[in-house]
Amino acid sequence: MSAPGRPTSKDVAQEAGVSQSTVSLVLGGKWTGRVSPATARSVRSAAERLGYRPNPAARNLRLGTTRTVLLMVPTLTAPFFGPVYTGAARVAARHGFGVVVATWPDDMNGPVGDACPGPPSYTPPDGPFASPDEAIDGVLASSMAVEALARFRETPAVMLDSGPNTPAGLAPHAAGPGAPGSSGHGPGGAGGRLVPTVDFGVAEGMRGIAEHLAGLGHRRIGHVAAAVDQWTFRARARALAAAVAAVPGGVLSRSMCAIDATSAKNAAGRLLDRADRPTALVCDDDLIAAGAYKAARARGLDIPGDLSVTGFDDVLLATALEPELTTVRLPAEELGAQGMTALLDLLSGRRPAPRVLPGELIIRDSTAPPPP
Amino acid sequence: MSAPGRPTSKDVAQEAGVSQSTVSLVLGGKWTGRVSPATARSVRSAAERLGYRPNPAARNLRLGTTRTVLLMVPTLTAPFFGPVYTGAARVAARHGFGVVVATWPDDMNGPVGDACPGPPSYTPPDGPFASPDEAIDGVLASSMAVEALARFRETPAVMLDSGPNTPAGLAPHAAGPGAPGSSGHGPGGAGGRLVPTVDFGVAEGMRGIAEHLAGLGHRRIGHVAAAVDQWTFRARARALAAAVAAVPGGVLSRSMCAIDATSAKNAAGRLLDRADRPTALVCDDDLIAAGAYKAARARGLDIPGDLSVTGFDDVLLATALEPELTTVRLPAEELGAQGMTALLDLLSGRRPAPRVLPGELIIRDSTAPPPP
DNA sequence: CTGAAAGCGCTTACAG
DNA sequence: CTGAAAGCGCTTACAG
Repeated sequence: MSAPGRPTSKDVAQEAGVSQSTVSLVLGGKWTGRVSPATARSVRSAAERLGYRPNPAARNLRLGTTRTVLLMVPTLTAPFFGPVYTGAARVAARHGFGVVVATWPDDMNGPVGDACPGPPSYTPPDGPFASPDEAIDGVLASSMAVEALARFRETPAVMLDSGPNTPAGLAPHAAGPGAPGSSGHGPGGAGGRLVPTVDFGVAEGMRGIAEHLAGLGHRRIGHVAAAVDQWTFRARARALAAAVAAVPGGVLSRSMCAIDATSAKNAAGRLLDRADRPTALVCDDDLIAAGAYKAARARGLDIPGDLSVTGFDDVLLATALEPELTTVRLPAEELGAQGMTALLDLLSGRRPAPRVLPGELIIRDSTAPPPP
Repeated sequence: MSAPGRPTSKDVAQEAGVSQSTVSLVLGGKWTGRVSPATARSVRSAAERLGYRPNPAARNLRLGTTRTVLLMVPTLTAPFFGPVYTGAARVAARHGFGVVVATWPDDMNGPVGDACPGPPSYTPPDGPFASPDEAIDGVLASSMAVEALARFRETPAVMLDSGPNTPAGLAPHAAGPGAPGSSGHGPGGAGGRLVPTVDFGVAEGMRGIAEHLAGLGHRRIGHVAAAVDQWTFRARARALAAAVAAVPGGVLSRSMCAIDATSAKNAAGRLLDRADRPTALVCDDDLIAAGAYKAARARGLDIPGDLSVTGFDDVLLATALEPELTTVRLPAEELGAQGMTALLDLLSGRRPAPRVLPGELIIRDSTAPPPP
């Protein structure tokens, strides 16, 4: 038996009869031409025998890097973010990076700067700086405003599904009305620095839905819109309005709701109770579409015979509904993957170009020509 | 201007005209009685002025702790795991811990021990040990077998939704049939060490459903079961079988499926096409119940008039369906919170008792007396 | 081809 | 009440 704790590179060196430097070189994979193959072999076997794993804290300190990226999402409860994480983690792992996820603004306001409240079962040995949030090399921020990056002034960041960034130094909302059109383009500024973006082609997707409906013969369109302050929903509303305006005789009505079935049912109901009832309901989200289904059924309206309904996102729910939902598939996992790729590029000094991932119109059974 | 990089405690010390030790004491909150209030104040203001944030890698190295916990889940795509994370992260944050999530067995087989494949956009400076997986103080493993902990021999761990652990040294599946009944009880062993558990009262939940159905008058029950090798599904099947057997005249048929609407629709269809068609379908999962709805509708069967259907979990989908689904609510966020609490206890040397969180029967509109 | 040494930024005895 | 020093476990010039 040697030391009690977990073995260090020093232990491996001793076991192999070499110096710590040699161990580091060999295990770090930069030994070719500098260490003899025989020595390398013996180092490896010593490491294996001891079950050696390098201490990441020590490496991080030495290297000034943590090989960890923070993924910020508004919530993990929405089915959309699981795949985003999965895509990001997949490419991160390929490059030896880990992904930490945090929800914002929720738990980012956690322990930083506060005394630890309540009766702690484990008392932190440190006071105001307990948050581990800072131990990261980069951040991926999904579906939020640039403000979210305020606390990461120095940290390389990529914005996902957050729209084209506003000009340097401007608050993003202030620039809202005048912002460049529909599709997410161009790196912009968060407090003056450039932040690469990866977005969905939300506008094209919404236009696809509008054209599909118009092609079927619909003219009176109702928009059941999510009352959520995110770029993607603003873009959806804008694109739908533009697309309906382009249809001769096209008329758009709108009703807002929260993203849950009950709220959506009520909002859709308001539209359906109008004298000039729409023949098609375009919903901002698949779950909202489920609410629209309920509103329709409550009024004895058949889908798609009396009323066409569309969703957005194509989550599992879309095919669980009956009839199955016509919707736009958003490649969420791809968003995470491309975002991570962009961030890794940024980390190695490149300037990733902004990317837009097209959505795909998925026509199922919830859309048909309007009743005569 | 002083040094270029981010300020260190040494910089703060210099700025405040004190030593590094004093800075550490003050900022670490352990100065009372050891540093004069005036000095403490000046240290704090110097830190603020410089925008000082301690380097977590250095602290981790010094302390031998990372204040980071790994949450392992089978997938982030299922709607169940978002809340688990949220609950765990909430209590972690209160104690200055962060939560990293990893899916297993998927991305845990990542870069460890492999050369980095493909054309890396960022070449890791280190070879075989690139994985950050080890930089953790503890692990929370949800919905998986004890084997998942094999690579964390020394790391404190808590198993969530994974059932009562098997006796020390035994593979968990080997012990399956003879394992102690239905509800998740008792710390067990993973390769000889004790692992605390937090589970749902799945058996009680399933029994609640069976009794609800029996009370309505149902005798022929069909089980649309998830073909997924997880404790929770084995427990659901076992509990339902026992509960139906306890009903005079109770008869149980079963059909297996994957957890998706199409597979579930087919499995439910097989049950509905039998000569002795069940009058109620008990589904292992809300999404499976959605598939059962489709099978029923395809056969012109009204829910709940001709057929009662129940789900399990109570995810968003349950109220998006029509009729709204009778199901069992599982407190997923609470599972994460309690699991993290147990892990924190473990980390501070306590032995958390095993916990079982009761499910709640939610009666909605998908269940009614069987047709005459 | 190999080793001795410095140093990343902290925290914590220890001495005064 | 305050400071000088050691050391956590790595990696990387630098010397041989």
